[in-house]
Amino acid sequence: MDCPPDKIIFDSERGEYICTETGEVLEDRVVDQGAEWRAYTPEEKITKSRVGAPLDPLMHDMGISTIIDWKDNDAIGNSLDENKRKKMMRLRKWQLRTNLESSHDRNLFRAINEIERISSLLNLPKVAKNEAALIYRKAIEKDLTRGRSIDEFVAASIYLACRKMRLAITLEEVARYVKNNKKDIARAYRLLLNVLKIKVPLNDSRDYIIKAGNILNLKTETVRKAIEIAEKAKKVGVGIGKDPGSLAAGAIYIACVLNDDSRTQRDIAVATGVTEVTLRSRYKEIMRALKINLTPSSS
DNA sequence: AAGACGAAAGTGGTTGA
DNA sequence: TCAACAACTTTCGTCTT
Repeated sequence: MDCPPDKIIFDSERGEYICTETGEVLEDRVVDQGAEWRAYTPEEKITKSRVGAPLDPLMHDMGISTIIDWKDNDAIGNSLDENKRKKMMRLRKWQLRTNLESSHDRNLFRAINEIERISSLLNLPKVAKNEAALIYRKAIEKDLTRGRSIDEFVAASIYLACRKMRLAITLEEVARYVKNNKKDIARAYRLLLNVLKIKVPLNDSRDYIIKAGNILNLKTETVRKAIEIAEKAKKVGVGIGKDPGSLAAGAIYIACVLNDDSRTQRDIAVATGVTEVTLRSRYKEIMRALKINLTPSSS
């Protein structure tokens, strides 16, 4: 029932939070929208309260901007005299220079639009989107983007953010929504890893099992069985250096047959992103390693 | 008729000289 | 930069249910 927080992953296909321990879907994760502080007296309320919107990494200037209006009126609506109007003109110009005319900021501005667009297409949770924006921001600070494609780094940032938070996502899924090819995105991704020194949890077949289990509408029991099989297989060395998705596919297939929760190889292959042939070779391999017999009743 | 099987050739990525 | 290599894919004919 209760899941340790580090075992919870987000399934981008369905927009649900899932526990990787049991495979169950956590439908009501309550998000507390209130203030994190409490005021016991009116004075405290004033001192603790902060003015303005919270910092938002998705805004190119973190959301702290106060924009100077183009209207030549003061706050009450009276028009300004000649001197003041000139002064405002200078201020506006200065603000534009500092905010948008810096190439970094313009770059970031475009990038964040892209991050927004792709994230919503992938159904990413807001935390992942923010993470991607932060990663991109760091990439700009390190000058990684100069002379390279923005989209490439946007895709790489999103992918990295997802990997960092253990969202089961593939590079293909991200690449689908940008014009750059996988190779270029992968290169940018590796660059990000190296330069930003971000450590990423290894791709775990368990995450793929959970994700595929949801796509296939498997019974919780079957998903648990598949995870168990995959873990055992890993312990005896099956699937080392192989695509974790393929191990997931094999484990799921075996679990399905054992639990009488039948799915075709084709369906499982599609859900895990491998082909039937790969699924077959992996599941044979697992059966050999674990000495599982799929048809104990017959023959 | 659908699904499972596996051989053979092809593809894209990694490694090591 | 290139060739060798492993993992995986595509394709397709055959077998099983």
